[in-house]
Amino acid sequence: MKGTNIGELEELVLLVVANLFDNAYGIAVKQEIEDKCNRSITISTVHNVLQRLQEKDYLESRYSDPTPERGGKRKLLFRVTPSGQNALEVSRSMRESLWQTIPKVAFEKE
Amino acid sequence: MKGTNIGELEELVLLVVANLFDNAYGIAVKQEIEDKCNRSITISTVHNVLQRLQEKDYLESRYSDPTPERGGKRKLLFRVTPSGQNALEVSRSMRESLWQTIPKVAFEKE
DNA sequence: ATTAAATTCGTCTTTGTCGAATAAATAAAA
DNA sequence: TTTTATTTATTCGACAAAGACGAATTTAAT
Repeated sequence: MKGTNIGELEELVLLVVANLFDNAYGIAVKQEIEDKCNRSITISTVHNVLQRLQEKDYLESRYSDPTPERGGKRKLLFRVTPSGQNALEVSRSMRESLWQTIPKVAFEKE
Repeated sequence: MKGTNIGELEELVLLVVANLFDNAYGIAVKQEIEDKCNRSITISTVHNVLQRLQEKDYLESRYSDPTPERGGKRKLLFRVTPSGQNALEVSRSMRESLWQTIPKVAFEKE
C-alpha cells in the first residue's frame, strides 16, 4: 500500500519540519530529532524519509542560496503541504479519540 | 533496532486492545479497527501485529474458554502490559509537545 | 589541495500486509 | 452414531513498504 499510509518516523519528521518551518533541511531536522525527541538518527535516514514524504506529497521543497561560511552550500528546504498537514491532523485525532474511550480498568495495576 | 521502537500500526493495535480491555482477541481487534478507525485490514495482519507486540512485551495473552456457539473455539485474549502502556504514553506526549511548538505560520495558506 | 556542510546512493533490517493452511467447535446428514 | 459440513479462530509462509546506516558525491570556503 504505497503512498497512502504514514509511518511512525514519517509522522515525527513531518512534525519536526513544521516546527522548523523556515529552516527545515536535512541536518536541522536531524538535530531537532536528537535534541527534542531524544532519539539518535543518522543523516541518511533523515534524507531518506524527507524524500519519501515529498513523493507522497506531504512535503514540498526548494533550494536556498548558499551561505557565506565554510562548506556553506545550498540547502534543500522543506515545507509541509496542506495534504501533509491534513495527514498529521487525521492521525492525531484518530489516536486522541481512541485514548478518550479506553476504560480505566484497562490500565489498572492488579 | 528490533524491539525498542513502536510502529504506526503497532501503536494503533495497542490502543485498540486497551479499548477492548476484556475482549481483545484477533477478530474483535480487526472489527474495531475497521469500524472505529475506518481502515480495512485483514485478520492475518492483525494476528501478526499482536504476536510481535507480545514479543516486545507490550502485550500479554491468555486463552479464554470455548463459548457454546457454533465454531466458538477458545480465543487468545490480549492485554496491554505496563511496558506497553508506557510506550503509548511516551509517543503520545512526544507528539503532543511537538504539536504545541509548531509556529502558526507553518500551517498558513500562502 | 584541504576541509567543511550538505545531499545522494546502495544495501540491509524491521514493520506492514496478505492468502492459504490449520485447528477446534457446533450442526446437519447419512 | 459417526462422518461431513460450516463457523469461529489462530498459525504459517511469503512479499512489499518503511526504517536505518555507511560510503560516495557535490559544492563551497580556506
